[in-house]
Amino acid sequence: MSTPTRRDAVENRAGILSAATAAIGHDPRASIDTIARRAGLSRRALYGHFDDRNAIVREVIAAGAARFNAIADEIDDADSRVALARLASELWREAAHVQAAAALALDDAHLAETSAALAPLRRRIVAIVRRGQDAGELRTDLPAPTLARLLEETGRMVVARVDAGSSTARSIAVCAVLGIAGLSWTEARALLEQHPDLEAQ
Amino acid sequence: MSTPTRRDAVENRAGILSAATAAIGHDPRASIDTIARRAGLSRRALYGHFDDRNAIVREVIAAGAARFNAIADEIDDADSRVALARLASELWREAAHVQAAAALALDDAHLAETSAALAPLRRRIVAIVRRGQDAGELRTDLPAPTLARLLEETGRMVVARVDAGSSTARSIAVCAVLGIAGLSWTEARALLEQHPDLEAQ
DNA sequence: ATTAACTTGCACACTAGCGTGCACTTTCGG
DNA sequence: CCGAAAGTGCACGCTAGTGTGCAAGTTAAT
Repeated sequence: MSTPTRRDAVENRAGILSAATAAIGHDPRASIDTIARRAGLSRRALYGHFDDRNAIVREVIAAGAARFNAIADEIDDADSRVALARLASELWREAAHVQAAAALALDDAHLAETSAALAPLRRRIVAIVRRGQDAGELRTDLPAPTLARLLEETGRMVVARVDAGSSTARSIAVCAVLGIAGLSWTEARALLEQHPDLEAQ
Repeated sequence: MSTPTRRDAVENRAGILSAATAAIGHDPRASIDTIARRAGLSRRALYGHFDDRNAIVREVIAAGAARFNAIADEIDDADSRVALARLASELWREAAHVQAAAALALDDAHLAETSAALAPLRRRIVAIVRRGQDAGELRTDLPAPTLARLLEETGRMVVARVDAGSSTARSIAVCAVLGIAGLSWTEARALLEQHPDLEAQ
């Protein structure tokens, strides 16, 4: 299990993970064979890179979590509404990983693992919500953990169920999050106009 | 296959469908055995009532669709915001069927069938949205079909992912729908106060 | 009480997926 | 060019689930 020396092996390993991310995003129970074919390899070859189907899933989760948590760390807007909007917008850039994580989070078998890996992101959302409620920027009719959960599920829902190819998809995601957070649609639009970077590609 | 004469057979058939609705709501791929045990019968007995696992699923879908479409027919509020809120609130009463339908709608294998069965409900939502946008009651930054879809997915998300046992769950569902529809949280609260029946048990 | 309807338990064949062993071929790196 | 690393294809045993046949038991309706 020492560091692989051959270039093609390294590329193939990455290809498997990329294929797995895509396949799992489409169906959390995607078979080894499906993943292998998508990566242009035989089913048998995957067992040279990973012990197990679970090992692949674990790496997919870890890769996604690393990206998400990095994004969450970058957010530093003073206004919680802008922070939430930026979070949604930035996560959109990682759509493939978000879809995989979202699909896995709905799958009982890997629920524990995904929720552990996404804990930092969740903590961040709760913190933003708390701050926003205290500042009167977000709705206060729901307790912070409930609202945070609802926002997370909303993001998951939009990513999983709205055509990611659509040019307005990102804007829909941001608007949905802001709507759940308590803003009226005109307030949400005004916020987007003040921060054009949120809708930028 | 003539009309069954025995009382227990009729009861058992209903019990199977009820068990299937619950089991499928929890996991759309619930096995025949899981459903049978939940209904207090042996796996073998189910094949006396239904040809097939698909036959069970089809009946679950049909039963849910019948209830949903009946509810959609009853809604006649002039204000589209109230109509949407009432729709969410009424559907909550059929939580078990909604959960099953929501789970099946996420399952590729039965997607076509569920979407066909829910077509009347969907048409109704689109009609309400169109009317609401024309009247300036709902957001106009999204095309009616997109907003209708988003509202439907929001309802699905809340039913599937929020603890249905919670006493405030119904109110959360209604608020989420209104938030996506474009209302601010204070507007949504005001609407709920004017129509206390929307939150009633 | 009798009978037909219903249920049960078991065995069976079938499918899909997983993980492994092994012989063989391809291909990268020195 | 050579050798080791990587990939292929196939067979195998395993699990979990489906749908069927059949003999035997149980129970509702007349």
